[in-house]
Amino acid sequence: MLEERRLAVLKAIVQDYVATHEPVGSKGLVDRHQLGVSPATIRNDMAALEEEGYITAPHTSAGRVPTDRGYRLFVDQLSQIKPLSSAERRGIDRFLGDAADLDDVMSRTVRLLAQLTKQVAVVQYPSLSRSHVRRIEFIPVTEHKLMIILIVDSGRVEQRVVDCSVPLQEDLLADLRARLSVAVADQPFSSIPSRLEDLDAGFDQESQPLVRAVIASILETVTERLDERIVLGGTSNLAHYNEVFAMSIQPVLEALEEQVVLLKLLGETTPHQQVSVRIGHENDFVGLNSTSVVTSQYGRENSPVASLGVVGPTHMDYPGTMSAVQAVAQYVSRILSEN
Amino acid sequence: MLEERRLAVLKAIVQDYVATHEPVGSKGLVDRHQLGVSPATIRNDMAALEEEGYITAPHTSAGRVPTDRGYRLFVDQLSQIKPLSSAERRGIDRFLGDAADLDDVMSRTVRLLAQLTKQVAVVQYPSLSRSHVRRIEFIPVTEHKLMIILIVDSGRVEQRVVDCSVPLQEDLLADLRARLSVAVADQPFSSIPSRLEDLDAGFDQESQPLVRAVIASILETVTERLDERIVLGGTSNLAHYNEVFAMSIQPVLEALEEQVVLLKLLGETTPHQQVSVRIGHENDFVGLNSTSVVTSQYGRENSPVASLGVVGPTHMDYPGTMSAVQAVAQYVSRILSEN
DNA sequence: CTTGGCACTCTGGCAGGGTGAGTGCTAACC
DNA sequence: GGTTAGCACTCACCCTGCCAGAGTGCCAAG
Repeated sequence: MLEERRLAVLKAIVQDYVATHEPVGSKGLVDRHQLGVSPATIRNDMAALEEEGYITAPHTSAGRVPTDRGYRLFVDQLSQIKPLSSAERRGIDRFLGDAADLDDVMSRTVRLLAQLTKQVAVVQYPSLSRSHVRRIEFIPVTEHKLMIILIVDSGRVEQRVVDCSVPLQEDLLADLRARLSVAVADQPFSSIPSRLEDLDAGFDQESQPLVRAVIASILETVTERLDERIVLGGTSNLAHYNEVFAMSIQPVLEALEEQVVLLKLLGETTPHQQVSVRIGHENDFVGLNSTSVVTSQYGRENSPVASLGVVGPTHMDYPGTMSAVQAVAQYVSRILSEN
Repeated sequence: MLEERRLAVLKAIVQDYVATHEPVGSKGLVDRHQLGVSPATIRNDMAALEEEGYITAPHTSAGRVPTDRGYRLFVDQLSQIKPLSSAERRGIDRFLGDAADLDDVMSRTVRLLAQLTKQVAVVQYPSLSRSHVRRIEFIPVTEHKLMIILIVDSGRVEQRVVDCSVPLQEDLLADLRARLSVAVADQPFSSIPSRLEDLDAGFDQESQPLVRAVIASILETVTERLDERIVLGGTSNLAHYNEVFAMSIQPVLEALEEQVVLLKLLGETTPHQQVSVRIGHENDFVGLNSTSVVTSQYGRENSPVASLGVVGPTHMDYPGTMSAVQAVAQYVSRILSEN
């Protein structure tokens, strides 16, 4: 009974603070919520909650504000993802439905997510490391230059030009391509290095330079240049907070410019959860200490290919944001699997 | 004499204001510059300059601030592009020198430009509409799906999957490819529609569906989906101004998110000038009314392929910014022409 | 045309007092 | 024991008045 009401108070505080962005006091709480007790009682509960570190007071005579820990408890136990309205679902459907190719899907997704959540949206392209090679093709560009094209199941197409020291020979290339195809087709990227290991042994001495150059180039593409593409959207939503709230957006913008940081952000999504939330200081990166990151993986069931999510202030509408992220992830998954 | 000193005063005002970001008064001016006259004289000149609309006073008892018109005069007549130091040139060289492919060049360029100018950098990928097709290739994906690959002279590779209603026939495709190659190789994108016009006439009746589907897809790629890619960098530099200056960055961020606006921005670069500057209200887009845009085209002499530039506050260091933009454009041109 | 002098204006910072929201504590109540 | 009312207390905030400083415009003399 006691414990239960305290949680209700915390929940009410989070909700009110998210709605108003102002410290919430005991009187206002009993006015706006049916708590059935007097402000004085609430004050006792609030003191206890503060003691336990769930809320804090900016100064002596102000109301209380949830701490990161308070938000964490709220997200874990006090809220549930609120389902989208059917109108919203239809809207998503219409928005993402007639995307032409992968680029189109990605750019639409990021805009949609930003618009839905009024926050900064981050969408990662299907990760090569979690994709499978579908085909491999060669296109001779000049006498010494060969373009290697990898077609990936997620719809991505990677191309690379390799500069061979020896002239290209058409029949040799055809042979090489055939053997490469057998070796890598429908295999995950991560297994490619081991599969290419002994491939050059099957070719005669004079073919070696060309074969080796091609294999080296593929290996490089597969290992070093696994450039994970990321698209951003809705950064102008940041400015909104800047004005109202006393939070500097510079470190956030800096963080968002760093591919590495973004990748880490998206990469830490815990796979067994539907939607992952990292709140304030739970983010390793200092610049994001006053923001929360809500992410979800997309792709096939049990084998996600990448992540997407949003970055917003810690005082965000968690249920709404989480449901939006989850829904968009599901839609993207479905669209990609249809191709 | 009179006119001459007035211009010197304007120049000094612009320089001081750019350096300090504070309204500049008559006393400070004579202190910091060798003008050889007394503050009172300067005041007369300032009154005249204000009358003519080159400077303005934020309030009765503050110094003067240059207007857009003042900056315009400064840029056009009172300043010259200051050459980069050899150290800077070497730095650029090292930074851009070992870029692997086009994506790499573009992302390095945008970072470099942002770092050099401490402003927001905008770099446009080589525009397809101003590029030439180098090769065209087909890759059958499934029985009905064909991937069309256009290799462009600027290094871009465009791919597109076309879904044909009829099964693909290898020999027909080879024939089609050969004829397409003849028709479009080394031709500018803009001329492609007319060159493809009558191509289908050369095929017999039963080949028509496939041929038409492929041609339609290429036409669509060439006309509608001329998606000009643009990369942004250094947006966190915006936050810097926000704090010091009373200028909201929201509209700027919004503008930067709109591909259309950015393209317009870069597209308006006047070709006969080396570097183009648009100051404050000279920008059509309202959100950018308190920013200046410095752009330059890059590509081969007399046939630019795209533009790059920076967006910053009107009170920027014009000579420095212009020289940086010019230098980077030249380097990018050189690197691209080397491939 | 230039200059020194002077009155004037306006901003920004600082101090002081009043207000209101909100708290913590204590003692009474169920 | 939990709950409540009452009360004193503490700040942040706002408004006010005040002062200093910077800068201007104008005028009369050089």
